[in-house]
Amino acid sequence: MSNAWQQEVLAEIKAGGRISDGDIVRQVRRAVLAQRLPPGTRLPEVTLGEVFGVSRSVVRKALTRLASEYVVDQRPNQVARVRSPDVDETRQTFAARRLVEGELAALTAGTLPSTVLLQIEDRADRERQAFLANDEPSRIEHSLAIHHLLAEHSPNRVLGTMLTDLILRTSIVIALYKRQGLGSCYLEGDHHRLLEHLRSGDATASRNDIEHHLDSLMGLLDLGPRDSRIDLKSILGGEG
Amino acid sequence: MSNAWQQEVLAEIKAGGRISDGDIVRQVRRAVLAQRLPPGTRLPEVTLGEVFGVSRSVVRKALTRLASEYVVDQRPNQVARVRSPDVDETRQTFAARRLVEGELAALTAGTLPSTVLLQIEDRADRERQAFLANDEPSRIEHSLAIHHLLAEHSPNRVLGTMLTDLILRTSIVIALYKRQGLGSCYLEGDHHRLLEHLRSGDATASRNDIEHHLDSLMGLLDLGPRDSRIDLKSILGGEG
DNA sequence: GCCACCACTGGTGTATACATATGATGCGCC
DNA sequence: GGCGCATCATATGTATACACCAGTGGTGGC
Repeated sequence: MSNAWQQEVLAEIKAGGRISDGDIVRQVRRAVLAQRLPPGTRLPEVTLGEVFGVSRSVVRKALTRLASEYVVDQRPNQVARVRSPDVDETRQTFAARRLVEGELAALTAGTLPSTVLLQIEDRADRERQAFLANDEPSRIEHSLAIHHLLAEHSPNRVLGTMLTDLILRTSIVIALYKRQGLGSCYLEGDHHRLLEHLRSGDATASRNDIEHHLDSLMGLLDLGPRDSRIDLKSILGGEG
Repeated sequence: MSNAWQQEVLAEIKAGGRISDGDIVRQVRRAVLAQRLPPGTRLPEVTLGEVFGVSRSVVRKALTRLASEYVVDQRPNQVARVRSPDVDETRQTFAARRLVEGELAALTAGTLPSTVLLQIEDRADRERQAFLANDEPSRIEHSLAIHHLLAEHSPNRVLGTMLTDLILRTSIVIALYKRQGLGSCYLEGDHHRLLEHLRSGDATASRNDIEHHLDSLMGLLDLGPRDSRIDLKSILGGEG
């Protein structure tokens, strides 16, 4: 685990009160998404406990939950590690999200209240601005927010929750397999186009927008057959 | 918790060796599916620990995992209870499974090795026999096995795992909302028809088979607007 | 010089003790 | 007689101690 991350976490902790397992789950999720905790990173229970100022009991519960959402790999008698999905799983995760989010977009089209539509529009605008300003972290934040809004406000809560999980998993593999040298995964116009179809209630077009969006996104990844290179790097490079 | 169940569990425990959290998860899942643990049943950590002969540590991990697969309701400072999905969630769960299992059937059609096809055929035959013999428990067992085979042998492991979860959740609500007086939820011919389409590699027909099968299944449930009756009964009737 | 073995270190698995929250009960006051 | 409050029983939240397991490095025999 990186010391920079430890310090950042500590800063946030001092501000608030007591830490619960949910807090740890959120923090680790965020750190993994931002690649502050790269795949393969060891997450010993005692160390995490010291970082967050709690005992192993709380950490264990957090790790169990993280394992159940496929962020962390937990094996008997072994240190928990940040998971490193392989190329196959990456493709399958995208296929799953394509199916679920496409259906959700179709179901949701024409049902969103104007307040939510405005939120999406705002996020899409800000995403473009962040892209133009080369501010990739906030660009990602706004992009994720759009998809989360879709998940949260869909009429089917079961599928919505599944999409929330899949957004997390795809975000992790995007960070993992993004083509090196590619500054951003921004797809100009995709989100604004989806927004208009959601607004007008065109279910088929909304589904197509999502499917095309995700296909393009996966196309930006480096999923060549030489995946072993990445895997090795992530395993061997755990400590720097 | 019923004493009959405790005794049954104890019997199985004496046979084997030590109990892990995974064992508890499996046992509770099975008991919930078989309605030996009806919705709303309290599951105190110490009691479970005594039943399984382990301490609260192990039970807590098991409960956390059961909560993450929506079998159990775990709230802060409150006793864990067997979850009782309402009518809305039931419909949404069926819709989700319809989507996922339909896609999986289409993806899997024509790809299954003959050994798996024979397993499915065997299960379908035995399911019919069990139905004719009025042996509902083993009929359910064989029916579930067919869908689990589809989930396990699908080319997309991510969707496969999602289907496994959804099979569990739909089974729970089927047990919950089955029309009273209805002996069985057997749908004559559905599984044999699906098998033939999987074998011949007809993706579209396989998807239709699944969707039709699940629609029929949901049609056998009692999801009328007077759901409050059921909900009240399950909450108030926890102890008999 | 090489291989097998053993002790050691770091870490998880499990049980348990103590702190705390919640719901029920019963008493007293209004 | 009914309402409110103190009190207690029950169960969870958290920390910690001890046992066990896995990987590692060194050492001795061959």
